[in-house]
Formats: sequence, C-alpha cells, structure tokens
Amino acid sequence: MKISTKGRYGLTIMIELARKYGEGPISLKQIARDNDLSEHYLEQLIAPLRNASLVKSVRGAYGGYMLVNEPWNITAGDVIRVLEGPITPVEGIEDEEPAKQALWLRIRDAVKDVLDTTTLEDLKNHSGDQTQDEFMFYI
Amino acid sequence: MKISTKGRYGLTIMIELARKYGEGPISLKQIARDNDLSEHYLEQLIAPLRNASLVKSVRGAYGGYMLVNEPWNITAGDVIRVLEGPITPVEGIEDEEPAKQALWLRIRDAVKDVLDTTTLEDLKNHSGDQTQDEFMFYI
DNA sequence: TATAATACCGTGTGGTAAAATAGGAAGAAG
DNA sequence: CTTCTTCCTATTTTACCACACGGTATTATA
Repeated sequence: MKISTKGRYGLTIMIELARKYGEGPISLKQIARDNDLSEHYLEQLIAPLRNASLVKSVRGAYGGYMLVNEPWNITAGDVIRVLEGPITPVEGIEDEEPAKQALWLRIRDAVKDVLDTTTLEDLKNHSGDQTQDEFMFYI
Repeated sequence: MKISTKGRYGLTIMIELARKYGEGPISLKQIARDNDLSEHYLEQLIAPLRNASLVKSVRGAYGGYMLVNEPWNITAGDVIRVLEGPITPVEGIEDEEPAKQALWLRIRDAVKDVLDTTTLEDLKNHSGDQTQDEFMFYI
C-alpha cells in the first residue's frame, strides 16, 4: 500500500515546474540538484510525463522542461496515474467477491478523491500552517 | 499503491472465520480449498495473525483456527496492519516537505477511515446489493 | 565553426520483496 | 499407531525498484 519513488519524485518534478511556471524551460539537472536526486533517474520518470503530455521539453543548451497546462489545472492524480498506473488498492478488483469488492472500491474512491482534488497550485507553496505534532505520523 | 495478496488472502481467511464464528475450529485446508488458494501459503499468513492474537489455534486432528474476538469487534484495518504493516502511502512521511506531507497524511487518513470502520461482520455476508456497472472498475 | 549544455534512448545491475513451494516436526483424535 | 492438522524453517521463482552507464541528437552561445 505504498506509492513508490516514481510517483513521489515525479510529483517533486511537477511541483518544481509549477513553482517556475512561466519562467521558460527548467533543466532536470537543476531539479535534481535542488532536491538531491539522481538526474539519470529523473530522466526516466519524466519520459512518461512527456508522453502523457503533462510536460513539454526544449532540447539543447539552456533547454529543459515546462508544464503544458497551468498548475491549477493539473492534479496530483494526473501525475500519480502516469507513473504508478491506475489508482486501485488491488489488481483485478472485478474478480473479487462482493464484500471485498465493495471495500476496495471505497478505498479507491477515498484515495481518488484526495488525489484528484489536489492541484499542483495547491502543492507548489504550502505554508505548512497546520501545527503537526510528532504523533500524527504514527498509527 | 497496492495491497498485496498477503493482506487480501489474510482478509479472506478472517472473513471465512467470521462466517463460521462459534462453530469451533476451522482448518486452513478447508479455507484454502473453498477459496482456491495454497494452503502452505495461507499458513505463513495466519502465523502473524496468531501472534497478534487475532486468531487462536487448535492443533491436531479436527483442529483449526478461530477468531479470538467477535466479528463486529475486528476491523479490516486490524488485519491489514498485521500483514502489510502501518497504513501509509509513503515511508518516512515526516521527512517530506510540508506540501507533500499534507497530501500523504490526507490519503493515509482517508484509507484509515475506510479500513477502521469496516468490521468482519460487515464483510462476512455482503449481499452485493449495489448494482455494479462495469465502468465502475475503471479510472 | 567549435564547444558546452541539455534532452533523448537503451541496456545493465544489485537489491529487495512478493508469492509461493518443499519438507518435515510436533501435537491431538480416532 | 495412523491420520489429521498445526507449526517451523528453508529454498525457489519472479518481478519490480532504484538507480548507473554510455552513448546520440539537438540547440545556444562564444
């Protein structure tokens, strides 16, 4: 029940591009440096994002990547779906018996609701205003 | 972003035991046969459930497993947590920057809410009353 | 024209986890 | 004492993750 680094780093890339929306192409090298990530690995993540037309590229020196749409018109769900596949807690949900099927559907819809209502604009500069106690992280 | 067969099969076991709650020990062989699963594999899944005191065992011929508590006092979350670990969409959530952290927390809480409010009693005989169209399974 | 910066592309690789499979030991009922 | 079942410890197979590597193509700038 985990989102891998594909989705997480992919979201990192997209948030960085959202922060610099309108400033021309941003290189992966810069994003990799600023977030302490492997540039080579980010290359592999941004390829599907480009294929899905979430970002466009400018090749050559001083090239880089840009968002195709406005940050408020791209959701976290758009990004996660491209890099992690369909949002669903189980494969072959339709083969499950009704009881479990209903459970998986409720989980899926709950996650979908969060991901599809959160835009890059929401994520791009979050003040962190909610006082987060340590215990919040435990279950 | 998937629940593995550990959690799924574990839930299957627990639902079967809930359905036969009060009828004495149920063998894994029977559960494996009824659900077309590997008995050997189920053995490995029920071990942690026993260690967590969710089920108790009776050894020997005509032995098997029983729920320790009533089906309405055991939630899907209890089972999933034992077999899949803590419910969280990412590891090291506290290291994330505030924007993403808040997103992961909202997803976690949404999933938690579903899992912790669904009991084995809810799952044990679900009529499948909701007319489920095919398209419901796609995203 | 030359050089540097960048995107683009395929492949390799070590590690880890999932999903079993195999083969028994030990306890209980008949 | 035979059969049934839990209990325990490997081993195997498969897939995916998270990169690393080495190159080619494209473009801006000096």
